[in-house]
Amino acid sequence: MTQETDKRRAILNATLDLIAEHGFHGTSMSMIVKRSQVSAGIIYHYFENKDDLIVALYDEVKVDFTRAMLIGAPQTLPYPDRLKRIWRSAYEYAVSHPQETSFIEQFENSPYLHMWKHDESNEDTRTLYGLIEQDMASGYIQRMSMEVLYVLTIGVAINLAKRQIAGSVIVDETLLEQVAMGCLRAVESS
Amino acid sequence: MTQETDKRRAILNATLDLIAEHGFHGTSMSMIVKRSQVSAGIIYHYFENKDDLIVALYDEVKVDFTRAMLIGAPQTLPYPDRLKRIWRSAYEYAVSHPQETSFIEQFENSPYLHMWKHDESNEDTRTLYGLIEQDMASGYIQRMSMEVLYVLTIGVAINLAKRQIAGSVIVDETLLEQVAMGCLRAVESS
Amino acid sequence: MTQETDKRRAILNATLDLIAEHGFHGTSMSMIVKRSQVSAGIIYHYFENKDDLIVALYDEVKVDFTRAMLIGAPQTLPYPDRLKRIWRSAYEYAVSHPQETSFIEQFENSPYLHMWKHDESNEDTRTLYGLIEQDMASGYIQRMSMEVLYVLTIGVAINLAKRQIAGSVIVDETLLEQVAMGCLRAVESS
Amino acid sequence: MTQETDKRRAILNATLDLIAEHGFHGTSMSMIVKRSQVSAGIIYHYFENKDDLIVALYDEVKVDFTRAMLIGAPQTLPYPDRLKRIWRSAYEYAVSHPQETSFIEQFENSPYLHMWKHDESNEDTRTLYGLIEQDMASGYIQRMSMEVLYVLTIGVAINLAKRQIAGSVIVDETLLEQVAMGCLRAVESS
DNA sequence: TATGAATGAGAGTTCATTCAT
DNA sequence: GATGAATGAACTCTCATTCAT
Repeated sequence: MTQETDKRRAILNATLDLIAEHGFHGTSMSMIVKRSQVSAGIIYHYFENKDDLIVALYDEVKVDFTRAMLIGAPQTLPYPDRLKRIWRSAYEYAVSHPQETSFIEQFENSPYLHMWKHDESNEDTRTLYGLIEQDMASGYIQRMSMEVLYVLTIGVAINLAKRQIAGSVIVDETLLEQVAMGCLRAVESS
Repeated sequence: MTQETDKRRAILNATLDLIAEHGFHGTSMSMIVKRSQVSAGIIYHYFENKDDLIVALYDEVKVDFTRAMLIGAPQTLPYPDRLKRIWRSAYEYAVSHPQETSFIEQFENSPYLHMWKHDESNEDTRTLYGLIEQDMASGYIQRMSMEVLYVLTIGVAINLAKRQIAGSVIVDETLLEQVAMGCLRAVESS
Repeated sequence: MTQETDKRRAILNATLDLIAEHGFHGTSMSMIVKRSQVSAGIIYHYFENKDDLIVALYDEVKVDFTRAMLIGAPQTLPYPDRLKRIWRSAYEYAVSHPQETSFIEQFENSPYLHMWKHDESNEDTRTLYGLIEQDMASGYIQRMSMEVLYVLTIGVAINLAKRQIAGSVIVDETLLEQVAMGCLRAVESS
Repeated sequence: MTQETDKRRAILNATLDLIAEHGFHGTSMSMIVKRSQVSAGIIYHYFENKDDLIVALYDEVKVDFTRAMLIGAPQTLPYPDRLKRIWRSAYEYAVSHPQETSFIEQFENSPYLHMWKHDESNEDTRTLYGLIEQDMASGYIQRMSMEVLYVLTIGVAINLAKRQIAGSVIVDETLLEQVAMGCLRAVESS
């Protein structure tokens, strides 16, 4: 288990800020050094190299995001409130963590993605999958792979949040309800 | 109007290939020079600098993509075949143009996006918008902004195509039909 | 004899302007092309290369400057009015031709100077030298080489003009008279 | 206060040599790297960029030159020996430091000059000014601004030295005395 | 004469990374 | 653990010059 120190934390935070703002190709190690107030050398104590740092950051952010989708105890709710709560939590996280959202999207659309190994053992992920599978088994949701379902629901929530952050769409409660319901209808058994 | 020359074309093609493969921060001007078989200097005859080259490429690819969504004469079809055809065309384009798709996604999730000025005057865009607005006016599609509708339909198609290209999802005709129908249901008036 | 054409003139003028403003190392051929409104290729029709262009320009400016020192017919004046008039003409030229002055000074303090071959045959130069030598022979001016005398008189005039142009010295008629008289005393037989 | 290290020193020395020999526009960073035996990157640790390096070098050389004019304790001498000693020191410095002289002259006739901020706090400068002002107050030297006086005396010394270095004038003790006396007469009250 | 697209070496500068302290 | 001076390859971009038209 990677141990958490102040410096390691400062490095990761600085990297997140900078990549969200300037993108991968606009974020240099020296910028990270300046922003995180650590020495150039110490980064290589905590991370093998720049790629390793970025992948480690993604690992962390992904875990955060998955945890966020379980906020509000969807386990305790019946369908369709359960899926709706997960959807809203994903949206809320994305909107309230614009840097994490920007970083995730950049990462997943870049060649860095190939360097990343999915951590199957994450408990939150397994919980989340379990909930969905339950609702599929119960016939509420159409049978489809988890990834396709993700595209039709969470993918839409994140995409909407990105545009809200960018200011190209203004999202109020009515619109949010409208889109969430649209996503539900998209995956529900008819 | 930017005039088209062989060299300009070669530069844009090489840039597209390389960014699709190595990302922005892994694509250097010297790589573009090597791939496109032009001299280093000539790039700066056609483009102001690297950023300008990338934005010009995006401009072009966007136009292409918009045109692709009008393939199959959706104007001639009634609802819902019309929207479905557009959706399928977007998906087909994305799947059959993996480099363009990768580039678009990288661009739109990077700080480059802010350098880009939307070309309002594109005729295909206006045609496309017109068709959708018609179906909204007729009551087939729920009232919502064009961008939200895009997220719920085309955004999903592209996201699906990305995963098909990456190999993380296998898309057959049945699945395609299922997802397309899901998207339609998401935006249809109930 | 180099023949004078509009384009040749435009090139020389542009070069003078640009070097006066940006110095040698800040003046590129492409800047000269832009400023003079000629094509890149034509410069190499009139001049062998950049060095040749610069030396040709110096040649020209030097001739101009020498001619300027004969303005006001010093030949017709007795000593000391004669030397004084030459001195004032040199000063006036320098002040009213700041670009030429800047260019001359840059050229003469740069390695370009070694590429330059003094044109002995210039008639104005010979006239000027003749006048000075006459006043030396008459015992008005101390015996010294033409170059040393230049340093003590014209050199001072130009140096003063440079500072007047730069704004670090404000020169009025009184000061001008004072300095001119100083220079005369410096070279006069006591 | 800028701290002095071996590498910083080596860079400045190499730059001085090269600019004296090849001029600004003939001196590249890679030449400086080669001559100073440092790595390319380290220059940018000590100096912001090429311009900053050149201005820093000028700062240094100017201080040196000013100090040199105080050699031989002119403070202890009466007029006119005092001014004469300063004049000779300026000349001696220029002749024995041809690279510094060449660099100063190039710098002061180039656009770099505008990037330079005069350091008013230099003690030697103030000492020197004090001596001159004293002799003006005593009525030995005509009232004029320091800059005009500089042109009529030190400016001439440097100009003479430049020509001596270039070989276009041969300076012996007699000539030196003659020119120095000329400069004194130029500024003395009559 | 005249053009300006094309060249490719070389410019100034930044980069990720190392290592003596 | 921690520093930051040092490296030198690689970066983006400009340069003087050429040549087919």
